[in-house]
Amino acid sequence: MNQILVVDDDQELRTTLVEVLEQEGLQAVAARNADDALEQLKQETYDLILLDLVMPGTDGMTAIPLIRKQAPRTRIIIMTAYASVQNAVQSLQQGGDDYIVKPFKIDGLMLTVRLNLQKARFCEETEAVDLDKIFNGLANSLRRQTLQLLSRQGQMRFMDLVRALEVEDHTKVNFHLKALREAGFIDQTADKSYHLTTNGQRAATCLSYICKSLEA
Amino acid sequence: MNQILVVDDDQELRTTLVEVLEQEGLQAVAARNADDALEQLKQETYDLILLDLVMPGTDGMTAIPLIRKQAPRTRIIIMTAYASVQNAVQSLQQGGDDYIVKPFKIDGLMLTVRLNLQKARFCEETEAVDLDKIFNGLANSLRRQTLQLLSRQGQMRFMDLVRALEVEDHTKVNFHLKALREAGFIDQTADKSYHLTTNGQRAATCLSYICKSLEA
DNA sequence: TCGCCCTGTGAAGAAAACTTCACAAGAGAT
DNA sequence: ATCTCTTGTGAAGTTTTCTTCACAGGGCGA
Repeated sequence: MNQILVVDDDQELRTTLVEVLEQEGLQAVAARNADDALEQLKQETYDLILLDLVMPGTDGMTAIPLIRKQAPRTRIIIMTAYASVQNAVQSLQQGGDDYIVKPFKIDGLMLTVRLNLQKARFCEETEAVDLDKIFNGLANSLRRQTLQLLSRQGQMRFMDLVRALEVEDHTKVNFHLKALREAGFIDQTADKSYHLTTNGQRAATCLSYICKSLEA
Repeated sequence: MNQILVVDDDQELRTTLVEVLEQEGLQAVAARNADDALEQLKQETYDLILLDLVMPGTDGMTAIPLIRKQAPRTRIIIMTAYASVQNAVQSLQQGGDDYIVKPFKIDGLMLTVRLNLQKARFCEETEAVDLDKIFNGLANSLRRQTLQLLSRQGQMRFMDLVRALEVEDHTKVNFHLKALREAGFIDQTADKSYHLTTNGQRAATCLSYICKSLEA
């Protein structure tokens, strides 16, 4: 069951959000400011946080790194008012995962929430993979790009991959694809298209997580 | 300089969008349908595409995978006239990066555009520089153990470290400590004790996060 | 059929990473 | 002063990883 924490100083919006989320079958809890939220994070782990940027006391922007430290795996969605490009950009740099512009429609909110929960899900599905394999897979820039491309595209044929990576010598790509296949990160379909395996998806997610944490 | 491609069958909106984007200091080019867009993608690489979902001829939804194939790194923002979740979800699944609901305000558009350009830029930078360092630091088992030890202990002297790692040859440890220091992960105090730097702490956090997600 | 692109293999060489060894300056104890 | 432990350096050698090259079968359009 997905636990969601709503952080907003507006009593009415807070209540509405919790109701809406619960109607959608999600468990939601509210906090009225950042400090309360941090307190609640100590008691309970959440899958996702809806965080207002503008609040009295500790504001959302300041809270992001603190939340990240306390709950590195929780996805943070920033709720920001129109017309503040800087704020939104900055909040993502601070470690936010996504944003939604206020005022928003329920549909738009749920879309964002569901997408982010989906992205977070990888944390739970697991089977032991040894670290050497993971890091060997991720140690090389070309392999990282490959994982990201495949993660994004779903599947790609060999030559498309070569061109996307902008590598002149296709055998070089072949070498790394072999390495990735041996690491169990990628596989081929009947028509020879490459795609990520479950472990590959996991590695790709690790990668994007690390990217994000460097952003902070 | 950021290159943007606007794809919309509405002549007026197309022109307006290009003007607005150029006023904001971005380079924008327009295409009046998906096939033209694909043609232009062959000539030039774009950082971002604003794509209308409903168009005569090849529609936006169909175009997404084709664009992705041609320009895998370009960010695709869907403009959808129907605020329907289905369309948006489906377009994201097809490989879109973000969406915006028509009619939209200039502010909202620019927010979305800027955020997506930011994300794209960030991906490139990180891929180029930081990640090689990070993974070089984490690629080796001895170095990982060192990071974990220092993370737990705060600081340790050289020989204590050697013994904790159960390595016979102290120069071997020395080699890896040097690598970690060059990666900017560790540093020494005046009394020669080793400790993590900020980046080192970050790397250690990444590491423990990954471990955790693999165990679960 | 011919030529061309796709997909791939294997070997050889180059580069990077890692280990081992030989040695040494300083600090402290005896 | 001598001994030992700590904390290194640098060179040489080994192993692993990466790149490059030469080649080859299959498919497909002209």
